[in-house]
Amino acid sequence: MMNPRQRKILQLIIEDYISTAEPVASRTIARRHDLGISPATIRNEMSDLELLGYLEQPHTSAGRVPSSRAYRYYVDSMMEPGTVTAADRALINGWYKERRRNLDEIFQSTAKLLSRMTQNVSLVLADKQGSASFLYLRFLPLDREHAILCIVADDGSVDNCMVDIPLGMRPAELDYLAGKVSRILEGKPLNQIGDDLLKEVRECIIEDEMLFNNVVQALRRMGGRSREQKVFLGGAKQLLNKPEFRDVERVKELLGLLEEEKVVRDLLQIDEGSDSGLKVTIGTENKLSGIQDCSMVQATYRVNGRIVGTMAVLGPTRMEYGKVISVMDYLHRYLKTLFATAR
Amino acid sequence: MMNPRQRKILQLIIEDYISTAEPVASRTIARRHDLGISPATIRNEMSDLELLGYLEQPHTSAGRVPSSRAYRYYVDSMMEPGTVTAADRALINGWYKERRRNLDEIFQSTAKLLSRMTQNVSLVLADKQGSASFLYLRFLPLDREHAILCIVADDGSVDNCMVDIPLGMRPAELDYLAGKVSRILEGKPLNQIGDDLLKEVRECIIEDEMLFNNVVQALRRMGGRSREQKVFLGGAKQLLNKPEFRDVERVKELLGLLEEEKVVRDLLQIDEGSDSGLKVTIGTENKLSGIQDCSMVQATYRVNGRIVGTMAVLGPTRMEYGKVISVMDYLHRYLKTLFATAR
DNA sequence: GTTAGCACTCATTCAGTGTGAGTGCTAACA
DNA sequence: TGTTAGCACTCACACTGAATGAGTGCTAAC
Repeated sequence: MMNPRQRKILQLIIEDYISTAEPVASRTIARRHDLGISPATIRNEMSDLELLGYLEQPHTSAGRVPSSRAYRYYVDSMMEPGTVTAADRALINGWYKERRRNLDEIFQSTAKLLSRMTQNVSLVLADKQGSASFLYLRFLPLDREHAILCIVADDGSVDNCMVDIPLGMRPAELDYLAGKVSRILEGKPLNQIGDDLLKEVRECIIEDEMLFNNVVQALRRMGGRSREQKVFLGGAKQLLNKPEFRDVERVKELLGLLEEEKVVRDLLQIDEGSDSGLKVTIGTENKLSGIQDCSMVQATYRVNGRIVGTMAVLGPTRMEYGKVISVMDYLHRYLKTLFATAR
Repeated sequence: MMNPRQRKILQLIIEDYISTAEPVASRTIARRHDLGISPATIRNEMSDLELLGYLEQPHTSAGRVPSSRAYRYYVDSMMEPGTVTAADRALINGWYKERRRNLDEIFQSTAKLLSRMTQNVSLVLADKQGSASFLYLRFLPLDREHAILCIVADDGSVDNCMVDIPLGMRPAELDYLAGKVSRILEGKPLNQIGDDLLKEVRECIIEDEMLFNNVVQALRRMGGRSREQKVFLGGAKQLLNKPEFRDVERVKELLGLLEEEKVVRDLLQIDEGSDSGLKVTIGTENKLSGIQDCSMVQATYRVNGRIVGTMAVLGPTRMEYGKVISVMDYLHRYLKTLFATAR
């Protein structure tokens, strides 16, 4: 359906448009690239490409703009993979040296890194859905009235919170308590600690109602958190550099969407079945109507098959797919090993 | 220097401008408020007010706009305190129920809350400058190769990080080690753990170089972190709703500034000597040139006299000072008690 | 199949003009 | 002496129409 020359022209148009954000005219193509044919011929081909649904015209006397379909074709069968620059690789390699503290911080700074490297908005979803199981809890004494309750999960995540302890209760007693409670809950998935188990726990801490409530609260929180999907947004200001967002209203609309955690969660919803590669969603392929002029490149982390989170770069359809995809691919693999060694 | 009528007129102009963002004309004042004098008279007064430096004219045929000086006068001696609505109080009271997990999260969600309530950008600086001292550390075993290193400070803050442990080292041995190290470091301010102390620590862990490095790294991090001032930004999109930021360039400039942590740290730098009240900085009073058309209301938290952090609301000079100040005052006091009971 | 030439479309720019919202000044008035 | 009506003046803003130029589509010739 598309002859090689049309393919070539389409490619040039897409690449031109990606770099300039201006509708591409036949003459521009003829001038910029030596195809050995005249603008008129290119016009004819462009006309055909428009009929095929690959190009669109904002108005009669403008150049032409690639359609979502064109980008899809470009990404699937025209684009060269693109390599990650040495500078970017160095940036990634150095980035996590100082930031391996905990998962949240890793995700947060990944968002920052991604948006910096791709010059686009990035979204990172920390999805701990059903991931971790209770390992044990412990009290770290602080002073006569307070201790820090540490709940340790089998994936290495820890939840701390301060709890009031019965005045003068001794460390040894706290340890004893912690042991008893731990034995009850050990191995239980954090998000499945229900009333029945808590009832058992209550029987251990029967002596002190308040302490029990504190512990329950912390458990709930951690269980809840483990179901919770935390969203990190990076580089919102990158939006403002894109000519397609010169209009404040448009920025407001999109930013409004992205500040709604629920929306972002839906947007990044991982379909369980997908393989672990990158997923590219282009323009009108997006279900969310507010971003149908945007594209998204998404990668999902798995640790031992369990989903840990997903990260995405969101930008105008006129995105540097080659660059974004290669960066994400590299970063994705990098993080995979990071997670693998950390755990 | 200002007669009562001028005062009244100035007040009306300021309040009008705050709510409309349009330069205020003499006729508007005459029409909207029944002062019993004609626009011409008001014009005369306005002219005087301009000479006194309280009003400015964007151009000849526009109305007038309050100067920084006017807002300063307004805030200091004209404005009524304003009360926090029941809805806002309820919002605050409910807000932290689910969010008392740890300091970072409290700060983060405070930023969100503040910007939501004041419809402005909020900045929260978690300043742990020289606050905490080392209490003890402990290893929480995870599996044969990993443990979680918990460093507990006397203010109840905890740092967790995963460390590799020598294969097969037993929990009891780890506890012994932890005890030895803890005894060396106990009571030392976290940001003053220097090479001399670390050398002592090394002698404890001489057996395992890697473990030592891990511990040192974590200590450094926590020491570093305790000096570090973490910045949380809330509600950046609020900017876009303000007519003074209809221009994308302006938004970009300001957002660029606010994403620079260093700039924000400088901006929020707390002058040690100030009392614990609110600090209002208006327009040109700001030292940072990029925000001289903005005002900032700032409150600093102290726990037992030690600075824990500071929060600020940043908006156009045309800010609803009454509302913002009362909200911040209320929230400030609320958090004070929250911190007091949490600690 | 290719291309030059030309008519046609349409966004954008710019000057010119009118309009209306303001002010400042002056002179009259209470 | 303070107040006000009246009027001239300023200036942003909106509107208009013309010129411009970047494009395309079509046609006829090569």
